Amino acid sequence: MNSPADAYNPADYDRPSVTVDIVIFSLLDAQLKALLIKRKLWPYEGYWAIPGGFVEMTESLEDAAYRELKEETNVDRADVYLEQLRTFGKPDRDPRTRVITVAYVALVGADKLQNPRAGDDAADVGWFSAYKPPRLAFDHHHILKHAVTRLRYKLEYSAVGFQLLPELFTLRELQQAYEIVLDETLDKGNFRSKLRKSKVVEAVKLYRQTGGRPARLYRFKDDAVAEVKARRLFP
Amino acid sequence: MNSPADAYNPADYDRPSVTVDIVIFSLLDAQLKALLIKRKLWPYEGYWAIPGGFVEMTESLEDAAYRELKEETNVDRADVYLEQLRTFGKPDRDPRTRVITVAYVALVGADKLQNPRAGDDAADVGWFSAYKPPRLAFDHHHILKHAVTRLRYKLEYSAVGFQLLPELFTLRELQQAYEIVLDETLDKGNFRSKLRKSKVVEAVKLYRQTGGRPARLYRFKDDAVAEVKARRLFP
DNA sequence: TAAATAGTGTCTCTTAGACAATATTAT
DNA sequence: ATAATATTGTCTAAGAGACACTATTTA
Repeated sequence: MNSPADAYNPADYDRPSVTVDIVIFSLLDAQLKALLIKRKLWPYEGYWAIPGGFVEMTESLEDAAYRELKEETNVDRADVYLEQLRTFGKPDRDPRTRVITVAYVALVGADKLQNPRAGDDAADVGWFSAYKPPRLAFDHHHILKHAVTRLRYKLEYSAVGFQLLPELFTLRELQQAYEIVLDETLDKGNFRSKLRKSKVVEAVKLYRQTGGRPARLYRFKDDAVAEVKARRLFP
Repeated sequence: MNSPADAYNPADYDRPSVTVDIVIFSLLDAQLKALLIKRKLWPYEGYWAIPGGFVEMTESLEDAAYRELKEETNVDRADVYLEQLRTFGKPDRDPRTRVITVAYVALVGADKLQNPRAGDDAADVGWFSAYKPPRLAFDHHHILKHAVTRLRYKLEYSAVGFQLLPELFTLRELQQAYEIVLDETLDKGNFRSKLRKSKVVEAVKLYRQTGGRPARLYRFKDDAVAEVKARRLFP
């Protein structure tokens, strides 16, 4: 009867707690990875979990998500794509008390991260394969699956995939990013011709050295965002 | 200083209240309508609002939505399509205290409603055009707009539109339902040929009398739901 | 018969997808 | 030259959309 559970009495509260959880995606080592943190306290002590925290009374849900994002990755709002995923609120998802969590998805370019390989040595925070994550706390496995599905969906229907790349990129790098997230190979010629028609990227006068012919660098056209929203990029 | 606002002290609470709001759509009088209720209390007294209520500590968000839906329309879970829309939580959206609301969209066939024209005479509950609603309380105008957008989107990409029709329907009625929601006219021939290919409906051996040649009645094929999910029906 | 509605077929133009050909660099 | 990568082009089959035609009922 001395379990840590005794410290929590659900009856003390007649209102649920509200948290935000942020599934933070990035492309690292040619893989789609999500940032996870290792829990130090009961419940699910020692389990990996999606980063998140309580919503403060005076901040919006979005602000709370950006705040947590900044705390975990030190990345600013301007350098990240953030969108609400959905809200999870089964009564027993947290053994302490009723916790309703508003889940968000964030896309961060690897170039924005200061320690892109922190997960390899740090014990309590790290990047893990989004497809084969470790055992996760609470219903976080479920949330992560939802997030991956949404990301794939978004990538097919909008130009949001650019958020996973640095500001300048080659078309090959862009195609590889799409292939990693969609988990399928794409035809080089068709990928490029569609991209040309969609007019969401523009070439800059720079090239990247490769093993063969240097590759032209491209930039995402900001003014094309709205236009592309309703159009399928890669059906 | 005797305003009703004095009855509420936000400082008393360190946790937000959580509600569910349900945007209930139906096709009535050849229009897309949403069920609204008239508020009797401050704030927004006398304004129309999207029905909703507090989430109880032991019920899931979905259960809360179904409960409210039943209370407002007396329609059972089995007779309705319900899906989470998104969560709205700006700190000042409710002047009483911090209220975070999880919004849902519900589609109800007109044949499932017991008083499909209640709005015409009842003073505190009624069906209103989803496109030109009256002035709404809180941020409900915003929520309703989101709901309409989602409905259109869903209709294009899935077979969910059938939920707005009775069990048996003619292809013309189905086309009209789509035209009402999408707010555009569709070609009869193309509509029907796509529908034939998609195999989401099946003919029954019944006909409906019309002004001319009787129209064959169709039924939605339940086993086609999952299959259609990822496929665009009317691109 | 005409009017009204149901139901099917045909044609064209666009585009997705498979595949091939050419271009430019390093070694 | 050869290898490696970048970049563009061609062909075909499928599909979207415009439009016309036939079918079956009532008045």
